Amino acid sequence: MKLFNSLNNKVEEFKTIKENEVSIYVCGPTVYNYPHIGNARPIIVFDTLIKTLEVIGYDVKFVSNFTDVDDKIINAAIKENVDEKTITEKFIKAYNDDRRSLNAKMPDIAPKVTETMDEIINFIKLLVDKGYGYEIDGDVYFRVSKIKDYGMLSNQKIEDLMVGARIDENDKKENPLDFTLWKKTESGINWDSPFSKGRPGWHSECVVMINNEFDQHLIDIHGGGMDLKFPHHENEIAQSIAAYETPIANYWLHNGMVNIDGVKMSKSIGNVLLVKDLVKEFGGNVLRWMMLSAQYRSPLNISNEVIEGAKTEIEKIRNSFKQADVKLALAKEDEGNSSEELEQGLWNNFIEAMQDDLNTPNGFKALFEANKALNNAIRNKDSNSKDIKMIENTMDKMLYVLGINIEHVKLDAEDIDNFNKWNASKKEKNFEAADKYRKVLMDKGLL
RNA sequence: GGUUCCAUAGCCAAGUGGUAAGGCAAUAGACUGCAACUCUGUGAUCAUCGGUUCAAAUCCGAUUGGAACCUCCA
Repeated sequence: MKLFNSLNNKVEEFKTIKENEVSIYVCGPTVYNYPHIGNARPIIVFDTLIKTLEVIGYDVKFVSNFTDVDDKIINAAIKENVDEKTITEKFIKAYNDDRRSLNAKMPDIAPKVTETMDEIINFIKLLVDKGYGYEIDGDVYFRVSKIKDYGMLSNQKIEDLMVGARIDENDKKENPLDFTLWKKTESGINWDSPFSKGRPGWHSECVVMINNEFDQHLIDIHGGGMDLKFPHHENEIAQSIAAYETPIANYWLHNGMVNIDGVKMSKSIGNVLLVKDLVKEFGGNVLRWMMLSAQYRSPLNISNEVIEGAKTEIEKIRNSFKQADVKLALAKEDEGNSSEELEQGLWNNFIEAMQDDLNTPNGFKALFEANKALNNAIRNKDSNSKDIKMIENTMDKMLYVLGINIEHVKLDAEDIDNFNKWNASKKEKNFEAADKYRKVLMDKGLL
């Protein structure tokens, strides 16, 4: 397996810390709104990565958090005159629903900030004790200048960052780059801490959760959107170096952003597309197919044309499956022998593409290749049902990894009877009867 | 101002030194009782300019155009 590592901007051979085991953490959402399709991309990309790793023999432990403490959540709660939990529970459920509708697996563990508060406070205390955190009037900040390699992930120099840094007049921080570890406040949900009544900054939670859930300070893969690279991931690394002298993960993976008709999705433009709406209109398969049709690191543009293309392509495979299933149901039991060579060839093309930094476009190419082989086997009089079965099974495996769910059709005795009658009527050139049977079969979705 | 990235046929998109994968759309044909499905054929010299090389879409430089991040964000 090869993966592009954002730590050094290179494609590297993937080596796990523990043999055959992969520890992976993906930054989850702040739950204050329905997930938009930008949120869907990491869900789909990392789910596909996890399934690829599993298929090639790794035992994967996958953790993804919910940020359920945040100003946006507090504001939403005030606006709707409810408590924060009402907001977060609603949108955690919405997120999980979306995850399911995108055929993505649930994480093994999905920790929440509210349930990790003791550990977060202890962690901030540790940073203060070590001299990396400092308290001013109840607020706690991280001393960025103490980290020699600050900027290692985003490849930025402290001096350059200083130029772009926004300097707040009222800032009490030693350095404008220092970020908040603990914010003193009594408005909204808050906790007691040795520093003050308040709540934690955003950047600490992921570090703490990784340490908690994996019980180790260095994991294999940390993933998230490209936009999290700076400052969020950079700050995670800074804290982990301060506390444990590790960059948290050996491989940092970032997915590209999603655009709509060439422009960034934003509330002000009013082009935010929600996952649930698109799933309702086109289905999870289409959304997923579309997202995987480009390499995960590229920006992805969504347009009607792209959606239509994805629909057609999925339909093409569904049709082939239908015909293959019908042919199998009508055929005599398991005649002939399937070509193991063909099976291996098809599968290898696919899995090699996937192992090449998740080259899903080439994965689709292999899927189309298999589909063509299937169609030929269906049409070819010399082919046998074992061949058809074998190719179908191989394609099922590919579709599992890609997370595309194409159901097989099952024929009951009546269906088989109708097919036989249809074929017989055609033979007798009784087209009126043939059309009648054909209609029945089409109405049942078998044709 | 700094950092990172991108520019391949109408559209989506692989390919990172040896004469351009795949898909969608289009078009011509085959199959079919008709239809659907399916199969076969047909298209690009890779933004522009210059350089390195026996050889470049692929490396280097410049130009043009675009994106992301540096501020909440997947």
